[in-house]
Amino acid sequence: MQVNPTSSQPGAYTPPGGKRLPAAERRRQLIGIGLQLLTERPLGDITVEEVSRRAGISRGLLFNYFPTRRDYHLAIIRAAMRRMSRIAEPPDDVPEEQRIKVVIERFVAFLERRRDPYVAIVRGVAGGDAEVAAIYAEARNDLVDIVLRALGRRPTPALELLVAGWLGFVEETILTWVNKPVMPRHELVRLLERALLAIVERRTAPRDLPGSPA
Amino acid sequence: MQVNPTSSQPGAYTPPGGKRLPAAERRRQLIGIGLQLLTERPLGDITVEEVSRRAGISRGLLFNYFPTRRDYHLAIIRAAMRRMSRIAEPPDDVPEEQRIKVVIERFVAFLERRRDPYVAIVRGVAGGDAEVAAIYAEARNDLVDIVLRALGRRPTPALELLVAGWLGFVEETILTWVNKPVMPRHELVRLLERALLAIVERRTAPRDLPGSPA
DNA sequence: TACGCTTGTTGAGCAACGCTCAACGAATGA
DNA sequence: TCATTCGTTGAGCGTTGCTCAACAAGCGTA
Repeated sequence: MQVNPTSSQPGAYTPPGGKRLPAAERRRQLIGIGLQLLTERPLGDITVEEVSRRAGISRGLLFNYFPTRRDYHLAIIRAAMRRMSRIAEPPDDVPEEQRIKVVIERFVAFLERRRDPYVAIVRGVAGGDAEVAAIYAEARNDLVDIVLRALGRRPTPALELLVAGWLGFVEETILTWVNKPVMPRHELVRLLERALLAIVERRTAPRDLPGSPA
Repeated sequence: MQVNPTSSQPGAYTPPGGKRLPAAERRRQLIGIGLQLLTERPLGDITVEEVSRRAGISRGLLFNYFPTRRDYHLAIIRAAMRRMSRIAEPPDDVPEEQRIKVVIERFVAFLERRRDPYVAIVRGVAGGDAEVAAIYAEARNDLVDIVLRALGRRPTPALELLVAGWLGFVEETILTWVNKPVMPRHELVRLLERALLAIVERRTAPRDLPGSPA
């Protein structure tokens, strides 16, 4: 027999409103809490204790949904990356010649708003960890595809390499710029666009065939 | 010099009869072990237990040299970054017009050889960590200076932003290329050099962007 | 109401880790 | 020989990731 759960410890329990959730929902809740906490601190400082406290559950229950803390972190990263790709993708009704600019603008906006969690992921965990690196690589490939589609260029290995590199350029530039905005925003976007065009200039890559529909 | 072989090369197991070392030397030894371990795994997986075991000392002693584990990690990062800047800097006798190429070649070589530890540092330390970010920023500024000197350009805020961004481009490109070498090495170097010149071009006018808005 | 099955949930407890601290002992000088 | 310095030890504490046996809420069936 256990003691009355409502009066055992002061402040340890959150309202019992969230009792016994369906598995999928509990999972989503936990990932959501992780994403939110990620805006405040690096993944490494997100403890099982705090997450479970915020969710109003026991520490043990978290391990029912994620075998290890690492798995929980991976799930958070996946969610964050998926969110990023979704944001970067421009709507269908954007005219051909403006798509790339829209993609850049969205990416800048995303990094401006979610700078800390993004850095916490890309720079914070991505290294030395094979699985995280894989997740990051997948997200980057998505972005490369989005950019190439926006450019109306057919993907080739060399071109993909260049665009991936350009993404690194964009990331570094924006993060540096956020800390020290040496130029207005629209000019930064223009700079990034110019750099992309200069980098993927056709003379540096094999000519591709015309006629790829958008 | 010393009774102890003093691991002039990391990787050498210090004999269990580890003797009373001078403070500075012990410090260097511990950082050396950290650098060596960093080639095998991310910093987060380097435990005090293992480092002290390899050094042949007690766990407690490590905290005599580094107040916390984090401080120890920071010392490792600083050492690694210093090493990188030192490597990238070209010798004085390189002719003006080849300096930038040499810098790139050295950087490529460095990332090829030390890919894992580099990634483990730049991408792999506790993210969102202000001090780590500061160390990284400092190293990046060093590299920007080296590149600008090699280019013979005077530093301006905008130019520094561009070169910093180009470093991101280089990093991303090389790391992608290492995983999937879609072109020979010299071509990669050429590509990186071209990208740099295109990016810092004194007038980066968009050549023929259709309907590019101002 | 009673019974049983499924499954979300608990909480005590273990192991590993970072970290502290009082004390030890090798080197050194007087 | 004694005292001082300082590199070093090792027991031990608090926290944290993680396990596991048991509990209880929902639900069908009778």
